Amino acid sequence: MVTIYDIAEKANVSAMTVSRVINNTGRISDKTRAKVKRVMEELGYVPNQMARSLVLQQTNLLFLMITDITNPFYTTLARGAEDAAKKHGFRLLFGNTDENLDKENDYIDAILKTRADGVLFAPAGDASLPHLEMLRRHGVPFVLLDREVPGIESDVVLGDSKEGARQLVRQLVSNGHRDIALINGSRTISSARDRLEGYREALKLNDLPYDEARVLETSFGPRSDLSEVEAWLDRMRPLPTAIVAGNNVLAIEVIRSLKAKGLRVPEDVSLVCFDELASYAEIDPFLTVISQQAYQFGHLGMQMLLDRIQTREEPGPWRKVVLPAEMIVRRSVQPI
Amino acid sequence: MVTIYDIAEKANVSAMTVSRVINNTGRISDKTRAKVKRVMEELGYVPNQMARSLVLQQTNLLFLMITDITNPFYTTLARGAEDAAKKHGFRLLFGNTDENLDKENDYIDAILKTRADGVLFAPAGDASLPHLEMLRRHGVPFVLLDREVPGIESDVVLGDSKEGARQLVRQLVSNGHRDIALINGSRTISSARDRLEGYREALKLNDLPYDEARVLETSFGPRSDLSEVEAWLDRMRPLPTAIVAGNNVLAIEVIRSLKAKGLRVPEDVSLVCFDELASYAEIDPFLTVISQQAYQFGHLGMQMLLDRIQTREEPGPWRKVVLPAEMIVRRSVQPI
DNA sequence: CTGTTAGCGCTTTCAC
DNA sequence: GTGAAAGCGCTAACAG
Repeated sequence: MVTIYDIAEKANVSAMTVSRVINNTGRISDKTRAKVKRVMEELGYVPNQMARSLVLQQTNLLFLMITDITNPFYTTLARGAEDAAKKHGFRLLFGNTDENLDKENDYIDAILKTRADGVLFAPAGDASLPHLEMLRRHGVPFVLLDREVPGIESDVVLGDSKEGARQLVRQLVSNGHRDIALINGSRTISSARDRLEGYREALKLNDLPYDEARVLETSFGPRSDLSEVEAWLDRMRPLPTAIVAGNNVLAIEVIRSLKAKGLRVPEDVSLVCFDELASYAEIDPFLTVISQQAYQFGHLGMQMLLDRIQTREEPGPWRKVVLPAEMIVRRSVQPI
Repeated sequence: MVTIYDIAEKANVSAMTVSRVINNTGRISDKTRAKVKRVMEELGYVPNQMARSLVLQQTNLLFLMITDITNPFYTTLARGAEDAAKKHGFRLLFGNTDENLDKENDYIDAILKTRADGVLFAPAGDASLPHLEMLRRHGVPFVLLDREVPGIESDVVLGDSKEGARQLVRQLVSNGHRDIALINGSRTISSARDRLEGYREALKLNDLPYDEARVLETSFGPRSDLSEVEAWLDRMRPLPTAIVAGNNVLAIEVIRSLKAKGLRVPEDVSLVCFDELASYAEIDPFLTVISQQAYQFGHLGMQMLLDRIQTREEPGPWRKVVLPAEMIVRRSVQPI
C-alpha cells in the first residue's frame, strides 16, 4: 500500500509536508506542492481513512437505520438522507432492521464499534429505548425518524400521524361511509398509536362507534403469510364498507387478501392508507393516501444530525419537527 | 473513550491480556479472564474498530453498489447480500448510483479511502470499466452483479437475459401477437444488450420483422418526465399489440404513459417485463414477468466475494454464474 | 499464562 | 516553509 512516507521519500520532503498538501493546511511553496502532487499521481496514492479517523477521532461515517428496506417510504427517505450526507462530505452506512429488535441491537453494536459520528434512526418501537440510551451514554448523536420513543429526549422528525388519520376518516365519511375499519401497526410504535388515536377521534367527531373488533393491530412490515389479515376480514360481519391502512405495506396486503376472496377495491371495499407506493400508486387501484414527504424526512433529519454534530460543544435544545400530512385523493374510495 | 489500557489498569493486567480476552486468543486463566470481563462490563468498553482495522489491515467492511435503491429488484438483492455478509461477520455499506457514472466514481473513491475488503458491484454500464480497473489496481476484490463489463475479467452473477427475452416474446406470440415492441435500457449495459438480442432472435424464429422504430432505448432508471415514453408510443402507428419492457421500472412507466392516453393493459396493449414488482405485482394489472431471483443475486454474489477474499493467496479461476430465467404468467397478456 | 516492544498510517505540536 | 517526535487504540511477535 502506498503511504505518505512513500510519497515523502520520492518527493524528497517529509511526511508532514505531504500531509499538509493533502489537507491543504499550513503554508507550502507552490513548487513543493506541485512536486508532491505529481508523485501522488504517479504512485496512485489514496489516503487511508482509518488512519485519519484514528488520530482525528472522527470517522466521517454516519449511520441510517431503517425498518424496511423494501418499503418505498424508507428508500425514498434514504435517498434524501444520502444526498444531504454527501453534500457535507460524510459517508452513509445503511442498516435494515426489519422491525426486529435483535437486528437493531446488532447494528447498535456495529455502530459503537465503528465509532460512527452520528445516527439517523427509525426505531423499531418503544422497546428501542435501551438502544438509544446506549448511544446517548457513548456520546453518539442521533436523530429519530418517523417514530418517537417515550423515555428519552432527542431531535426527531415526525409526520402528523394523528391529523393524517383524521383526514383519511373524514374523507371516507364525506363519501358516505359509516362502517370504517382500521388495520394498523403495533401500538408499541408511536406513529401507530397516533394513527389509532386520530382514527378514534375522527370516529367520535362523526358520532360513529369505536369497535375493537374492527381494528387489527399487526406489524407494519411485510408478512409472508396473509392468513392473519384474511382471518380478520373473515371475522368482520358484515364487512366494513371502508378500511384505513396504517401504512402502504398494510394497504397492499389488504388488497391482496380481499382479492383472494374475490373482492375488489373500491367496488366492494374502499381503502385509504398512509404513505405513497412510489410509481405503483398510479396503477390500479389508484390509492387515496396520506402522502408523507419521505425524501424530506431523510434530508431534513440528516441536516439536523449534521447540525448536532457540528455544534457538539454548545448543544441547542432538542428539536421536534412535524411534517404536515397531505392527502392525495385518487379513486380507491367508492361513494355510497 | 474507554480503551484497553483503562481496562488493563483497573484489572491489574497488561493491555495485551485484555486484547487476548477480547479476541479469545492465546491461553488465559479463567480467573483473569473473568476479572477482565467484569471490568469491561463496568466501564462499558467497546472495541475501536478503526484501531483494529489499522493494525490488521482489514476493515471487515464490504460495499454493495446498486444503481437504483427504489427498485425492488435491487432492494431484494441488497437484503440477500446483507444476510450473507452478516452471517460471516462482515458489515455492509450501500451505495446508490442512480445509473450515474459520476456518482459511481465518487463511491469508488470512498471505497478506496475506506479500504473496504471487497465490493459487490452492479455497474452503471460498460463505461464503468475504469472504475473496475481502479479497484483491480488497488487489489480490491469485486464481484459483478447483473451486468458484465467488456474489457475486464472477474467473478460475475448474471440473469439469463437472452433466454428471458426469448421466453417473453414466445409467450406473446403464442397468444397471437405479431406486432411486438420493445422498451429497453441503454445498450451500454450488457443485460440490455442481451435482452435486445434475445428479442431479435425470437422475432426471427417466428418470422417476424425487426423494426427499429418499435424499439425504444432509454434509461433503466425511473424518470421524472414520461414525455420520452409517450412520444415513442405516439410515433408508433399503429400501436403495437404488445410491448416487452426491459425491466420493471420501464413496465410501470409504460403503464402510466398508456393510462395518460386512456389506454389500458391488457385490454388495449399487452405488456410483459423483466423483474418482479414485489407485492405490487399481484395488484392490477398483474404483470406477466421474467422473475429474476433477486435475493439469490445478492446472496450468491456475496458468497463468491467472501470466498474470493478468504482465498486471496491462492485465487481460483473467475467464476461466471448465470441464474436461470423463470417466467411467471399472470394476466397482462390478452390473447388475440 | 502474561508482559514488553514495535508499528499500522496519519496528524498535532513544537521547533527551526 | 518545513521537519522531528509523539501518539491515536490496537495487535503480532517475541520474551519470560
